[in-house]
Order: sequence, then structure tokens, then C-alpha cells
Amino acid sequence: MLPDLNLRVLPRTVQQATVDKLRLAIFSGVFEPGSRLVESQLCVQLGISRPSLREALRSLAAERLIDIVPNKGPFIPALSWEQVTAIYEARELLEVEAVGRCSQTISQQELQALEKALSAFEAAASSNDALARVTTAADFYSIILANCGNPILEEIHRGLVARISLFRSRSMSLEGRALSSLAEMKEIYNSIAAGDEKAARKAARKHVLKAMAAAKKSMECGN
Amino acid sequence: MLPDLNLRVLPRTVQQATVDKLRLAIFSGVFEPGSRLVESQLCVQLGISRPSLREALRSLAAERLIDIVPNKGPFIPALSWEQVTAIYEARELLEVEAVGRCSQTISQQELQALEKALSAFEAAASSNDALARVTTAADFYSIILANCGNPILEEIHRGLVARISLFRSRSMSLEGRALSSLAEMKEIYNSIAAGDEKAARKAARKHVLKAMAAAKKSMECGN
DNA sequence: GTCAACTAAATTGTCTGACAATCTTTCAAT
DNA sequence: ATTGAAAGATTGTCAGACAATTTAGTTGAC
Repeated sequence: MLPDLNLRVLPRTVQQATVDKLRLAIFSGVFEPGSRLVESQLCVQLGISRPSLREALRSLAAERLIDIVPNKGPFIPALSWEQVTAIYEARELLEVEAVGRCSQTISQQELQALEKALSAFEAAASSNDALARVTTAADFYSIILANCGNPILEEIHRGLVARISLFRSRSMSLEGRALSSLAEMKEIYNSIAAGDEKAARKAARKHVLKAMAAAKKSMECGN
Repeated sequence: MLPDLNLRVLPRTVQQATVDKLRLAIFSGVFEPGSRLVESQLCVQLGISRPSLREALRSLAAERLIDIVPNKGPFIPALSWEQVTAIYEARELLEVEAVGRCSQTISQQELQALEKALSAFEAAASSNDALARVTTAADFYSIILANCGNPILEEIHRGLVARISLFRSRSMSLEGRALSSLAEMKEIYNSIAAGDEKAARKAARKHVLKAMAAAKKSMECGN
């Protein structure tokens, strides 16, 4: 059998594109937490039909990025601090495990990619670009999760991080948080590079806990 | 203000009911892994319209209970052993954590409920009712996850277990697996009841690893 | 002026029907 | 048997419709 040369990209359907657009909009804070999404409005804004939109909304609801209440429709969840805590705790569990595994299995090539991602975050950390800070940090973690040897952990982690994206971007804008975050990430990177699983796990735990504390602070400061 | 007496049940929509029905059908093995789901057929079988069905399918796809390939439609995923392993490993991570937390925080009342669930499984374990074995075992874990203090862990765990329900029911039908499972669950229960977190985690890990081994065995034996 | 009840408008849940694009199957030809 | 082409089946997407429910606005009573 010949090697698979099928380069054909999977056709992107309207519903897929819509899910991606809405997900990005939610990440970007286009919608106020707690606010309602009106189907007819979204249809016009997105230029699609109501059935396609509703399919997309069901996907997002299953991802917990929106809530859909019968007869009231979809809205952006306004997470309580308890819920945010629970998500951060779950994230900690997954991230510590992923970092630990990663430290034992990552290839030299991927380690270089990780270093590059860290540099990118370093550049963003001292800039004023809030979006860049969040995306470069996400890239860093994405590499770790992709190399932990378990795609399920990656999948779950992605879903969790998505749900608290707003908190992340807000807390990352806190005075000094980006730089402190950078230091923690460097520690993680160094431990992984050294293949020191114990240190890597410890650093990962510390990072998530500090991120959680920062999120709490930014939440208490109102907005 | 009067206490909230609003007992009104959230209206169940067609799409919700459909998601539940299909989920149950998937759990029960009504559909062969790898087989395609034809929309028009399902519409007739469920007595609903295509838009409602498609919304339900998008929900299930987001839960990873089905796959939807553009222009080909939805089908039941045929999980590879690697994927199953990855799910079991993630389950181990969550379950060990949940059991550990549970051992420290569970109330006496819930502990009684857990004991009752264990008895129910004991009864089912020596019976020939395969469905009862799986559901009572699920009830046992459901109580633990509901009392671990983190609803997110519960939510993720439920999703993971759902994806390997077929493997679970098959492996539970293996000669002696139910009884061995019972012994492991008793160990978990006793550790929780004793408030011994370390022992509880150890027992939980052992249980998941044995379940995974059983699943592998049942998978290799073909069917 | 505030609160309650009622009416009107907006919104969701669901269905039917339609049609182009794509996939699958059938069947004939080499 | 393999190839190729035509026919059929299936999906992706839209438009339009309508009942049930929620929301908003208005009126009326105190």
C-alpha cells in the first residue's frame, strides 16, 4: 500500500466555521458574561441561517462555553469564584501530570520548540499586548500538553483553559503578573529540559496555584 | 422573600430527549463501533425532524460520543487500544484524586449511601445481569465523584467513562472480573470509611489499572 | 409614584420542504 | 478483474412557517 498522500483538507462546513468564530469571540470577551445571545442577531452578524447557527450553539453548549436554557436561549455563563476554583484545581491536576510526563518523554526537537515558545512569551510579557501575552502563554502549554504522551489530557486541558480564558487574560494584565508568570514558566522549562520530573511537577503546581491566586485577585478587584 | 418553591422542572426539549436517547443507545451497544448513523433513518426511528436530530448529533459529537465527518456524516467511533489506554489513564488521574479527596471530606450520610451502592453492586456482581453490574458500579463511582468537592472532576470523569462504556461492560462480563472488581471496590470503600487518604488513593489506582487490564484482555479476545 | 396586571412584541423550539454538493453503489465496458 | 461512468443516496445548508414561551411595554389601581 502506498503511503497516504491525501493532503486534501477536510472541508470546512459553515457550522464548524461558526463554532470557531463564536469561540474566538467568547475568548476575546466580545460578549459580556451573563449576557444573552440572540439567535436572529447572530444569524445576521454571521451571515448564516438559523439551523446552522443552532447546530453551532449546541456544540458550544456541550463544550460548556455557553449555557442554553430551554425557552430562554443561549447565554454566556457568569462563572462564580467557586466554579473558577474548581476549574483551576482540575487544571492543576492535569497540568502537573502533563508536565511531569513531558519531562520524561519530550524529544530534543520539541524541547527546542518549547524554548522558542518561552522566548515568544518573554517578548510578549514585557509588551503591552494583552492578547499576545495570552496566546504565547497558551502556545507554551500547548507544546507541553501535546508532548505528554496522552492526547486525552491535552483535549481536556484545552477545554478547561477555554472556559476560563477571560479570567486568564484579565489576571495576566495584573501588575507584575506577566513577569512573575514568566519566571514560573522558565522554572518549568528548566526542569523539563533537565529531565527532572519531581522538580517539573513542583514548578507546574506552583505556576497554576499562582495563576489561580492572580485570577482571584483580579476577580475581587471587580472586573 | 419567600423561600424558592419553584419546583417546576426545566422543560425537556426534543433535542435534549434525543441526546439522552442516543446516548443511552450508544451505551447499550445498539450501534456497532465504526458504523454510520444515517440521519433520515434516525429521524424515523426517533420520530423527530432532521434539524432537531442534527442539533442532538452536534451535542454528542462535542461529547466525543460520535464522530462527524463532513459530507459523510456521523458514526460511532471505533477506538483504538491506544485511545482506550489514554482514556483509562486520564480516568485514573481523576479517580485517584477524587477518591483521595472524598476520603477526607465525605459526610456520614453520603458514606452510608456509598455503602448501599456497594451492596447493590455486590448483588449484581454475582448475578447474570450485565447491565446491572455496569449501572451499579457506575452508581458507586457517581457517589464518590459527587463528594470529592470538585464538580468539574465529576463532570470530566462522567464524560470519560461514557466514552469507554462499551469496553467497561464487556470487560465486566469477563470471567471473574466482577468479583475481583467487587473486592477492589470494597478496599476503596474501607479506605474512605477509615479516612485513610493514602490507602484510598492506592486502592483507587489499583482498581483502575486492573479495569484497564481487563479491558485490554477483553479487547484482545476479539469482541 | 409605585406596583400589579394585562397586552403586544420578541424569541425560542420545532417542523416541512427544498436543493446543490458530495459520497456510495451499481453496472456496463474494457 | 479493474476501470469508469451513471444513478441513487446522503449530507450541508437555506428559507419559511407557526405554536409556545418569555420579555417588554402599557395601562390601571392604589
